[in-house]
Amino acid sequence: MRITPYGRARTSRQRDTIAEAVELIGAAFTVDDLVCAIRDRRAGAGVATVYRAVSAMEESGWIERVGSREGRALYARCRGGAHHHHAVCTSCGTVLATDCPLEAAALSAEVEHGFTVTAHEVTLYGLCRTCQVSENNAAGDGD
Amino acid sequence: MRITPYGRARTSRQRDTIAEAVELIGAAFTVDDLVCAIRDRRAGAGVATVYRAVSAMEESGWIERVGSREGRALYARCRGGAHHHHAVCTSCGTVLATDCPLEAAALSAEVEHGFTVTAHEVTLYGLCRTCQVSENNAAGDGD
DNA sequence: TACGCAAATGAGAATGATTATCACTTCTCG
DNA sequence: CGAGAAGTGATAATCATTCTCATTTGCGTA
Repeated sequence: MRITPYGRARTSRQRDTIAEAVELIGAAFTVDDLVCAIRDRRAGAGVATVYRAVSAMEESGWIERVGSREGRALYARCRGGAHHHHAVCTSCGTVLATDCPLEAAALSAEVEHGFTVTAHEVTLYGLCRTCQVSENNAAGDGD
Repeated sequence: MRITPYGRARTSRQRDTIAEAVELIGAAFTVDDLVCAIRDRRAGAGVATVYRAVSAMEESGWIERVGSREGRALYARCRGGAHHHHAVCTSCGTVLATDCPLEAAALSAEVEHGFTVTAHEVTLYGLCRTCQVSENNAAGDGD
């Protein structure tokens, strides 16, 4: 089963444009990022449409929610497959996938507290290699 | 330095009531939970006041944000001290502290991707021992 | 190819949590 | 006491997200 941006839902000019914008951004994005990105393009889409498209893409597993940024939900292209989590660069938005480190923690919670873990959220924030280099170069520039 | 609910900020009848409500609930809570809890009490407090009190308590380190529930921010009494994370019972709201399992993951992200982790979020959701027992007893009751 | 209808669209209203405003009250401290 | 800083609260404002509903469109089918 091949995963398409919208699963087996209907496609449209707007949804194509939105999916392209996701690919184009290539990093973590908010709904607002998409709205801005497609403003330039000939085939625009209303805010409600973008929200609906994002929901559809999330439902189909093409993207996933990876956290939030300033009160806005943050999404990223889904790598599919195995259970994993995300490292989000707070400077450029790059998203890296990391293995799930919680099997041990979940086990520990179960053993120590009798707590059964049914879900968990993990997101790392920091700087990707590229942005670290930029910051080093910019060091001393002031602001 | 002894941690009080509001740090070195001024206290008041309302803030005392709010802090008491936090203790009374003894589990993860939302601002709305507090508003409801103090409605019964003689010393009420406006919504704005509760929000301000929660901010003050969070700033002083007496409580911490542990996630969100249905779009509302979720808080819990802070255990203070070492870096840790939370296991939130999705049934009763009980909050357990767990050790941070991310040192290995953060290290892995750094080694594999050159990613420097500056912050991270971890929350486990599931059922505490008590609620597991309740669910077992209720099994077969239908809904 | 034409038809029918479920699904998608979009402009704007509605929702709902959180924050800001501002006049007023109440501590704190000299 | 008196001043000023901090807290209060009713309400307006903000802001992301969802809903509404009339209209359009994709797509399977006759």
